[in-house]
Amino acid sequence: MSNFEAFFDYIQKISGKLLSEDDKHLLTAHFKTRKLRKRQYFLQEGDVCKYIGFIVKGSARTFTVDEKGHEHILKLSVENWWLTDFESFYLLTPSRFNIEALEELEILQSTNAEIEEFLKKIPAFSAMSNVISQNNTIAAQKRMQAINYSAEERYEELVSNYPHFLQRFPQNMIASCLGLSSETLSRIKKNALK
Amino acid sequence: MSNFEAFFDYIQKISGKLLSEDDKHLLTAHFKTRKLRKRQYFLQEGDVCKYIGFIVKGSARTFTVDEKGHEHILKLSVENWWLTDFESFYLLTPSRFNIEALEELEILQSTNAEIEEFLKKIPAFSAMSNVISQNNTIAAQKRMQAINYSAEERYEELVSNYPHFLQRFPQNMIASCLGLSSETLSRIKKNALK
DNA sequence: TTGAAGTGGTGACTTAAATCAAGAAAACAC
DNA sequence: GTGTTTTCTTGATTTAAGTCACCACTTCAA
Repeated sequence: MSNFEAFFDYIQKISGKLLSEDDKHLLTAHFKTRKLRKRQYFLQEGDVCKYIGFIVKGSARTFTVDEKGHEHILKLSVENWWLTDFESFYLLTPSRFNIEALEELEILQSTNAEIEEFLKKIPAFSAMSNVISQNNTIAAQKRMQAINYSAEERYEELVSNYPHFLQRFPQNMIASCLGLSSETLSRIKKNALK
Repeated sequence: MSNFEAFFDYIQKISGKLLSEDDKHLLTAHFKTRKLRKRQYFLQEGDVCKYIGFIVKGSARTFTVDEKGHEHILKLSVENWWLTDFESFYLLTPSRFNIEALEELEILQSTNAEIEEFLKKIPAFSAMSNVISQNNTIAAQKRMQAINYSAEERYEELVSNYPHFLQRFPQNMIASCLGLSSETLSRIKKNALK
């Protein structure tokens, strides 16, 4: 149950609204705990992403594989983040992404239809969804700006926004996530020490 | 009034819901028509973006100016798009962007507080907002993928998504929007002709 | 109608970052 | 504890794209 406590706290904090006991029961009834071992896939390219997961414990990476067989990480996800391919999840189209557990992963998962229900029935859930959408829109704007950033600037931004990622994830994944080769990132870190 | 007809059509089409006569009156009462001449600013860097505009006619660019004085276009906007700096508009913080009319521009504009009211009172408006949020989230995901795209790939993507932009906007703006120098874009187009 | 500003094209050169290759160091498995 | 992946670093080379310089063509304003 402590899984759900953290989840409820998250919803209330983000939305600025309280969950009633009924709300909590509804959520508890529909969100299923799921555990994935390290390296296990939450989603494989070509499948429809039927679930959205709230990360209780652990981390995951979302990545694509290009024609040359190179992997590109789009996103690293940790506790209290939502895990899904939104495009596939919303539109029910086959996903172009893979989502893989990087550590022992524990999530609370639910389906699109259930989420629709929560949005209708739970004011705090719907308010949370709106806040997340707002943040997403703002983040999307910021990312447009980042087109012209140099490798150093992209790295500095990550350091200031997600400093704990540096300890948690190997450098080659950080590099991939920033769209850099791991050699370049290694050199950037060396220069930054001066 | 025909301005509003197009606006109502847009809301109904995107949301999949109909607007009642009351809904329409509420919108008509609060959205103000505003015209900007070519080169006029809708928003200047440092100001809070108090308004959101729905473009009825014309186009605009959202851009920043870096330390070296170079302009970077983040977005080109045309008819039936929303015009605002979402970060500044939602959070009431000073904007880092400029928004300038590229052609004679006609918009329907409203404030944050009014939008909140529409979201509460007009189901079609709220449904529209949700659909736009969904699309935004999907677009944000796609943009993450684009980190590793080459100049050619970025250009090809624009050609397939927004072919009419090529006629409508000068090449140097398209280039800036793609994060390329105009020389590079010129060379890409030359190669593409083969 | 004639500058002036804006736009687009091309060549020469520079630069940032990728790629290739090889070792060192750390983490993990048995 | 020893071997085996995995991760990180460093150097040499290549490549994509930026920068600089210049010219041609159009549009537009006075």
